[in-house]
Amino acid sequence: MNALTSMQHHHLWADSLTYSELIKCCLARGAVEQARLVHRHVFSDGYQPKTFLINVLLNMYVKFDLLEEARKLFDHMPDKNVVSWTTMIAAFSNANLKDKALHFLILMLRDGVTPNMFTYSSVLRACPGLHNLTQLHCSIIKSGLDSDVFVRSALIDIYSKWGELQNAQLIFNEMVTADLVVWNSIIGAFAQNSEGDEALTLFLGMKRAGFDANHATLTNVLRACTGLALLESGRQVHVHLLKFGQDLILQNALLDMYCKCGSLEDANRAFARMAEKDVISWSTMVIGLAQNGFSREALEVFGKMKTSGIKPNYITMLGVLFACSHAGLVEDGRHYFQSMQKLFGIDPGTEHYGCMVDLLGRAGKLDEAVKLINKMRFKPDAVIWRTLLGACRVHRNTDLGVYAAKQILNLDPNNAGTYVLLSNIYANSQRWDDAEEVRKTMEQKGIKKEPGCSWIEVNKHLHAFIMGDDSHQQMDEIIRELNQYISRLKGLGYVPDTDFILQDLEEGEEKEDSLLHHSEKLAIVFGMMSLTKEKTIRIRKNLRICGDCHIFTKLLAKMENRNIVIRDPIRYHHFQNGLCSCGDYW
DNA sequence: CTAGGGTTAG
Repeated sequence: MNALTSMQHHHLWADSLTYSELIKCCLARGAVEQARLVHRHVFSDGYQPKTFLINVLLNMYVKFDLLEEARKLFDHMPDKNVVSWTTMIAAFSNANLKDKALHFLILMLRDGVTPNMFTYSSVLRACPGLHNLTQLHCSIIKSGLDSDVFVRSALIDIYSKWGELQNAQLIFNEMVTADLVVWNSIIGAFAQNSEGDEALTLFLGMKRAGFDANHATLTNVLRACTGLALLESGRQVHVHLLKFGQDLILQNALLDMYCKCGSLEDANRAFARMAEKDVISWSTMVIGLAQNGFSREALEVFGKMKTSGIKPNYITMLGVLFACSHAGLVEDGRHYFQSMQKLFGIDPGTEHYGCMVDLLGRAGKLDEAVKLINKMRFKPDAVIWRTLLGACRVHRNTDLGVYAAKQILNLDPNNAGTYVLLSNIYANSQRWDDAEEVRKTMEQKGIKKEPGCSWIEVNKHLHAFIMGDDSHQQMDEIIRELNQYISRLKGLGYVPDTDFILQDLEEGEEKEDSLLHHSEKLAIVFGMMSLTKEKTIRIRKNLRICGDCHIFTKLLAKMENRNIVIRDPIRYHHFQNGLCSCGDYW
């Protein structure tokens, strides 16, 4: 900057290149005011800046996050070229101003400027929906720019964000040569859309193609392990993490993997070792502890988070409320809910209300739960009603339950879970005819409950147990073992939950005795056969655990002196010594 | 002078 002043002193004009070098310096140093000074120099009289130089200035303001100033400068540009337009579009995309980004693309086309690969890779990120995406994709193909790796990875990414994995896959498959980022995009696409299997397969393909994983790759791989609850594979990835030191995002993904795989010891250890923790690290631990049934610890971590000066966000508070509702801490929950706006400036959203309905409902305060729903500033959605419905089932409030179920069916008429809960409610109050009616309606509408599935990882291989599918190689042996355990447990006082209509509907079974062979029971027995005694048996399942399996597992864990962890879609059950971390409250 | 990939919930 001294150079600039001295040149001015000698009545010399800097040329474009000098100016752009100066601007680079300002950017590197974060010197906003000096950058503005250069800007004024560029436009002082006698000097006609070329488009190229104004673009450099534009970019500078964008990098300094001064969109307004960039916009002003842009509006006054006499000759806008493709770079000028693209710089603005990229800025809008980054700021998540989707409308503006798209609007500028249209203005650019009207102005007769042809977009290039830079333009497309930027504007794709701002694509607000599938309809626009299809149009964009068509223009890209027409322009021939779809062969550019940047455009491709952007396409893969945005298709995946809209859940269009097939299209993402197609684009990936058409590629002759993919670079690391493109591999990361496609692996991420599957990992982020709960297709962990495919993500891991692609990861192997990437390694076979000769690419070395980087931090983004491993984050995606961890996420795939998280989704599949592959603790052993996740540990393997952990070993490779050392190369990347303290990458915060990667560390956060690691934390989450350990939490979601039900290994809080590992999660706590990793958390303690982190040099830097952000709101996501803390939230991950709060949520992880809460979901695993360690509500008190979750609230303790939340306390430490506040002390450490990290401000909780929307998601943190969901974890806090979840902890309260699953531990029956009604007063704490109320307190956090009421104070989140005042203390942290977070407006409670539908999901927070959902937690509160759950909290009150589980605690049997159904009237208060209804009052809260009526008081919401949102229209109650199906999730809220389903929460209430669940509480009605637990507390055997048939009338309110039926009311809630009707609300859900209005909003979401084909949800199998609702019919199941409704018929369970009727069954609970011995209204068999009504229960049967619900079943018939389901049949007529062709609504089927997904079959119960449980998965267990043994020697880094995933074994699946699916209701009504006995294709597992050792099935005969497993059933034999299971029956032995059942009869031994019966000798110790185990009585299978004979309320089989309830179970029957919950798991989509036909046979009365199939309750005894729910998929998690099979997976647990297989785990006991395959893993040494000191190893924890970890099961992941797609449906919530039923009452009978819960009792069975508690007793089995005690009788065989085993640690068993079952992860259902909502939370975790740690069985040890005849008890479960959920406190029989789920 | 301008562009693509990774973390908490749902």
